[in-house]
Amino acid sequence: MSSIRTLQNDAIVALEDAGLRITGQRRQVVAAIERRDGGFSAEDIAGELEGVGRATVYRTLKLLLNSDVICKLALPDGTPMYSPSRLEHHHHSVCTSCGAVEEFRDITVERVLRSLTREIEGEIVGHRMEVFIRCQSCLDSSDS
Amino acid sequence: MSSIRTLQNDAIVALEDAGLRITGQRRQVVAAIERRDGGFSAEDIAGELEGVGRATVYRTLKLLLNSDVICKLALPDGTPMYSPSRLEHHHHSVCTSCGAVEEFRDITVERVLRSLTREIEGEIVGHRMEVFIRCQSCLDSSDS
DNA sequence: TAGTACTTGATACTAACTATCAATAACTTT
DNA sequence: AAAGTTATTGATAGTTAGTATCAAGTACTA
Repeated sequence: MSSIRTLQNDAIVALEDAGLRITGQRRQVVAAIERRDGGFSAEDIAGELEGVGRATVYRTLKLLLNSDVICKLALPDGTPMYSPSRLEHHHHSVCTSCGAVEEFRDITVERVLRSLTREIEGEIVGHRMEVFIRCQSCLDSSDS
Repeated sequence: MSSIRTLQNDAIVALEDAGLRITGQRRQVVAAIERRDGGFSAEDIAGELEGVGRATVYRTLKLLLNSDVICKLALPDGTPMYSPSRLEHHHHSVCTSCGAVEEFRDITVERVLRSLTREIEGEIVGHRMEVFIRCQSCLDSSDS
């Protein structure tokens, strides 16, 4: 029935598809992610959800990661960051000032990979691309 | 005089340029990196150099990183990896089986960034791209 | 209702660092 | 070359981001 694409729905479908149970804790983690709807750390979620064990938060994030409901990216210094996933095949821009994450899809990236197929010996099994930015609102607020 | 480009030379020039001292420990770290000449972890180096403190290894790696003598990348799961840097502006392919790192330069990547300039609102301040592969020798050795 | 399987949370542990700070080494000045 | 100043080091402790273990709890299943 309700085919509205929300993180909740995506997550439930993904968990069910994987033969996993929809537990109260897992719902809470997903709800917490949805509530912020932007980049977040595992500790953000664990800190917010007093009633859910840290281990469960990490486990749930890993499940959501495996089913592409969320994705994991890294700041320039390597600090990990999670973000809800909306686009099928995408990359991220991350504002290094405020941490805002945006998804973008660029067919040119796929073109790069195709061109690399010729340059690289071996089989390409995956890739990661992150673009670091200063987002418009951070630029605006730092103007004199 | 000796203008041969070695990691040693690059590292010394970089440290001097930054007004830092060329100490025995720093030499040892650079030599250890040069000895493996491929991807390595900080602990690899710290473990090998019994005479150099762990903290010093990490500090030296950070200095070399800041002056682009080495670069830091991440495996698909986020595990950090260091690699000597040869090309001016480059990206990496990492074999997920054996950890071999190769640098590649692809102007198409730069083209992607230029096209993103139009799509992304905000100012692009950096990027990261890693291509994960199964290298030829790993493919060969897994053939039946 | 019993049995099996999946989940959870507390705890302990690991990896990759970073911070602190007294001791040491290296330039600099004289 | 001795004294002073500054940079560097290493031991130790702490932090962040997890993973492993395992007994207890919860949920599907027969």
